[in-house]
Amino acid sequence: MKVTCPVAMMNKGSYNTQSFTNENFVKLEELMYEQQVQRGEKIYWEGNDCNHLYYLKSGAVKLTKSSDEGKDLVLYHFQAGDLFGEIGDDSHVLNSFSAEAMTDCSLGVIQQKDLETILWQNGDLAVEFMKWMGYMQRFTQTKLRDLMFFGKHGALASTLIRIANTYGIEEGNTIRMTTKFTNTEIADLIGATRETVNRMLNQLKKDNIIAYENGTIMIKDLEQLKAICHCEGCPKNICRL
Amino acid sequence: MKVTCPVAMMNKGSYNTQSFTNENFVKLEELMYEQQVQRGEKIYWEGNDCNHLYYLKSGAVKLTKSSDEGKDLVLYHFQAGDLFGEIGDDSHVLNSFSAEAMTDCSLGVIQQKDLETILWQNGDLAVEFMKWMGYMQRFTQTKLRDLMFFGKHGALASTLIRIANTYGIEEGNTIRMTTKFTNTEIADLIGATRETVNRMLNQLKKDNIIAYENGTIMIKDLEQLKAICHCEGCPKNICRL
DNA sequence: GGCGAGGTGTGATGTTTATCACACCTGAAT
DNA sequence: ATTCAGGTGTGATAAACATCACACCTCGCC
Repeated sequence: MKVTCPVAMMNKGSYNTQSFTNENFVKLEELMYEQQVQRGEKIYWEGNDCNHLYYLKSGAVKLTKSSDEGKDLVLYHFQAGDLFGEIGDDSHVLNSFSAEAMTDCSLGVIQQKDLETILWQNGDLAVEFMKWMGYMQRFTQTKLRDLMFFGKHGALASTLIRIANTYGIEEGNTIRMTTKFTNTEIADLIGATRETVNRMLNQLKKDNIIAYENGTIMIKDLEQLKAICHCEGCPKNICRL
Repeated sequence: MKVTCPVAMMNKGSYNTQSFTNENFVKLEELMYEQQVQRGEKIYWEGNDCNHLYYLKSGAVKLTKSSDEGKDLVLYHFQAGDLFGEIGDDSHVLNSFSAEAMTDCSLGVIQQKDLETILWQNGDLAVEFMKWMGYMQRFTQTKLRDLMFFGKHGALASTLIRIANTYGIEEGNTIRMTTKFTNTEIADLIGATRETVNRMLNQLKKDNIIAYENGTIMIKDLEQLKAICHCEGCPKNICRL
């Protein structure tokens, strides 16, 4: 007999799913079926019907929108423990973004119909689920603010802070990222070109606001970064990639 | 004895609340208490605790974010029949935008705690509410796309289409807006300056894509506008202000 | 150890958008 | 009828950002 260790016990540590109590999360988990995707594969495409929710057990996923001329805008990064997907009504609603695996991923897939059934049965879960959706909405809104308000410099500064909140570890006065980012990846996160990002990052280096250490970014002066994007001090669970 | 005519019967025609069946909407309505606000007043402020939902019975409301140096970004317009507000978890979550009355308004206010209770009791409503939130989320995402992807020209074109879908009536080949918009109002909707909007609108006039008739905009060539913003043909309930 | 793909760094140049400055127009209030 | 606030129109200029072009630098792989 196969013993399954509930994911809920393992890695439901992400801020993204903090809305859920363990008890209720297990109920969601019972609806999931397993799916594996390889690095670079799409989990769903913009323009497809949206009727699934995904729980990321391991790996990393980005939500992107591509314009017809090859430009990419990356809206979110998801990590192990995150829940993502779009919710439609019954009228054949289409995804507005694509989800792409950045690494090999292990997913739990929930069908919207099953989700509806369990929300219908379970008031506790419904309330928690609503809070999760509110969380996602606020997240999108703050991202929009960061991208629109203080130019590309502001967008970059806020993105560096978001990276730090998502992938950073504090070491005294500096924050070290645990993941490498190429200039192009950062550019896609802020809707700018690689060259612009490169020049801005080098300027930040000169100003001793950031530093590089074997390829990973370190933030030396968080306050300066916050000043550049007029940081409002959102809680860390919102201010992430 | 006072007879109250349920709002649900009167003006629950907005796309924004189409997720709800009349039966369930009436349940929401029972939670509402009435509030009147005057033109120019704030209904809630960014930075305040968010624990209310608002149903707009009459009037018009905009959701705005203001930067420290007086710039305003307007994210949504709400009309009679729309539901709006932010949902928080229990941890003292703050509004990221402000809601301001553009005209005198009559509101139905729902406390989040009451909402939670009724969602908890009523599975049907919970499922419909979830769909409404999914709708709002997609709406925000498409707005973000429109603002980021095709420059200010694209943002203006898409905003004109959104205005048309929200306030326009078809007259043969042209669409006439039923509301006037100043250049500044449009500028705030797309995160540009009044001057830029003015120049772009005049260019569109020269190109016979739009026209003015005693102060209101008329769209003469919708297809051209769609081309400018690479319109993806989102359904009208999403593509609105 | 050399090759090639993908990443970085940087100048020159062009486009887009904001800023400043000011003229004019319109309509409601005195 | 005059005034004044708020809106429009437009030139000149500057700042922000993209584009193009190319050099160079990795690092895994044959």
